[in-house]
Amino acid sequence: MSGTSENLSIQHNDPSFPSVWEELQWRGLVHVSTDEVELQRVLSGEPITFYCGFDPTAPSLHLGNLVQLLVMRRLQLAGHKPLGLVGGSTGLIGDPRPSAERTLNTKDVVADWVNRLRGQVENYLSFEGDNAARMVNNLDWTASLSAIDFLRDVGKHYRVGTMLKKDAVSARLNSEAGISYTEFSYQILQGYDFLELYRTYGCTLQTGGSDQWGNLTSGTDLIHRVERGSAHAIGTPLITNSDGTKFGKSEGNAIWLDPEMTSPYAFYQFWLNTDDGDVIPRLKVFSFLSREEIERLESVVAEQPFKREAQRVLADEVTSLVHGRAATDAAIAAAQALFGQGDLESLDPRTLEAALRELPNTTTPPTTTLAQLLVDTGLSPSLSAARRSIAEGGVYLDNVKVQSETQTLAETVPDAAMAVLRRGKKTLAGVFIE
RNA sequence: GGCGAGUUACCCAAGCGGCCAAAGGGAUCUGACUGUAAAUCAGACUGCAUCGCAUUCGGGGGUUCGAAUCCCUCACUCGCCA
Repeated sequence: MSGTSENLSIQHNDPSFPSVWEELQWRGLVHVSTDEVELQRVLSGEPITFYCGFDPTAPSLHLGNLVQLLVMRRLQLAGHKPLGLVGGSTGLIGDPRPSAERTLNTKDVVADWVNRLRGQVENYLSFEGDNAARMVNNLDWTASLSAIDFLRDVGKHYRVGTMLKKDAVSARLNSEAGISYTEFSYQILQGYDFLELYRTYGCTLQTGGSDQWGNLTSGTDLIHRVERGSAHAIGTPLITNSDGTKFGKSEGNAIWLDPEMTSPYAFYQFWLNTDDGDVIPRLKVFSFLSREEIERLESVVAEQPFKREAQRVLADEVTSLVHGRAATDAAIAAAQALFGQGDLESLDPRTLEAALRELPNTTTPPTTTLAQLLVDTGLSPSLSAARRSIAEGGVYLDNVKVQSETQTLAETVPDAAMAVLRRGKKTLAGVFIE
């Protein structure tokens, strides 16, 4: 499992900010919100109960969810009481994506994913003390709700005109994809969650991504209408890369928090490769470093970008936050061994083997061709792609350029027990020869 | 329910009987340059393979020597009318 719990005790907000609200602002974590003045007042006062939901759309949370988890943790560190919600029911419906209708997953799959997500969320919050976090599942209060009750008690408070104006809905109505009644109804379900938590726990704040804004206000409006109560919402910005590409992807794959889906080594590398222009905003969002420390790193990026100090700190901070100190040290050691200045032969075999274990790796007989090896290690998606890469001169075995797609391991490294396979400058895999 | 438009490779989008494995852009990958950056330039980008072969343009069926392109049908989407 993750080693996150070891981090909880050392995390703290930056005391130089008058309140957590100012700190969230400075870190760029507030994109939209309900009444700012009121929110600032509420967050500076007595502890409030707040919630953030996670829908089971995959077996693991990803970096976008990590933003939410860290917002929750910062609010908790300021004394407020978190409710971690997993979407056992909303996950069965699916919120409208801008592009196209979701494919519904089976109830078994959703239930399994809900359990996995709950375990992950629990790693980032403290369940001890006066403001201990609590976990809830919206299936608990929707499973028994009949369609008739739902329409009478909840649906009656919603105007279709308002629902149609929500960005998520109107975007879909204006697209070729259209929208199903199922996804159209999603905002009502999420609004009802907030109402339920307001009634049961006195929850008065929901946080979430700004793409969820329509769903967040669905809840605050409902609470106001039904209970004549005051509730708030904070929408975090969508994290974007300065070059316009999508944040949180590596080679087209999402970066997951589950170490089985994205290895700590790959996770560390992802952060290490952050653009200069993005690294400071990332530190603000994803690390607990103080403003003073981040501003120091900012000047280092400006004056000595080649040192990549901010990237190293960022990679270290986030990897240890998610995977723990030991896994982070192993990832760093592997990177040093493989990207270090010394040649591979100077590494002692134990260090090399440990490094290769951190990479995608395979065990194979010496007669395997190098093209096949690219496929077996996952470095290339097909034999054709592997051949192409070799023809392009982009494949190396133990740092020696591979000349022919048909050469075998035995022909290339006759006496080796293991080898480093590389595609391009920094995509690596380990090969163990049996 | 009626009429019209549409469904092309990861995304957007051309093609409208052979020269189409399918223009162009984006994303992605490789190389040069670098700091395991960015920007820029060059190349690649369905699969298997020695010219070549196989499968692809929503699904199915047909016409034709030959179809992404024509016809029929089914599904889905959008728009207008009811």
